[in-house]
Amino acid sequence: MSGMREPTFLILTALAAEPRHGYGIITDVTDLSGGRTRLAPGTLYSALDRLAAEGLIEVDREEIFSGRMRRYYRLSEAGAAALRIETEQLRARAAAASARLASRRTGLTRSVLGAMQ
Amino acid sequence: MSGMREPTFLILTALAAEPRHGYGIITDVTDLSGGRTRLAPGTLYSALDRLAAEGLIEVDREEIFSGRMRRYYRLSEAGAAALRIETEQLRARAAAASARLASRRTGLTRSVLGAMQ
DNA sequence: TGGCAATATTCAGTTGATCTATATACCGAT
DNA sequence: ATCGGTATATAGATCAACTGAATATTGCCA
Repeated sequence: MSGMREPTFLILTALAAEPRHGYGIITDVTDLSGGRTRLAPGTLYSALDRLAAEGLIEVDREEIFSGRMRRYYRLSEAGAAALRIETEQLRARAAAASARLASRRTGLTRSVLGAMQ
Repeated sequence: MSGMREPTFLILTALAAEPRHGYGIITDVTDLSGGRTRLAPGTLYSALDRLAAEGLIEVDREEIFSGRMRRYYRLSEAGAAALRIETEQLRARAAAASARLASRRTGLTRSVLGAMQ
């Protein structure tokens, strides 16, 4: 029940605005993450199967483009809902961590200020 | 090399402000996550070993409290740095997903508006 | 002609989380 | 006095997801 992993999250994000095919997702994720995360093909295609089985994504259409098949996936309504929830949780987690890190700094500041009196 | 998982992130967050012992981390993580995530003991103690081995946390001290040992851990400087970086990435990911989800809504809005003309 | 980008598939290996069980000590309530 | 719950740590078996590498095909460009 606990949070999805980064690649999964990025795959859903890549599909959020419009349908894409596998390779398109790979390149989009690279962009999305500012080049930090690149999706290995093994990760992608097994994740696509899994997410489709869970109903978070659906096959949109299949095309033959210059002799190669392209299978487009789209985010389902359930997928969009899951992504929204997960996004909120990321935000909450980031906020919690920031607050704690800040109070850590405050701790330091206090002892410095204390020493200065 | 890719992002840490949620339990790991929450453990580091729990240690960010002040040292805590294992059980204290479990209860703090429950709070931190608004009760959504609860750390199983197996998850915690293996994560503590791993994080200590990676140098992200350190043993702070050991106490005997009413006959039971308590081992306190603290976040190392490296751990704080890792947590800051990871926090920034969570924020970035959340922002990217929000933007995509919004443009999805825009897409819908556009076609509705289009149909209305 | 040779190599690379685009594209999809599969599989073996690794990692980290989960669940379950075990153990001990104290405390409050029967 | 005893039973159950809370506090606390540890270990092992298992599972889910990610990783990396190998395989295959087509078209384009040097």
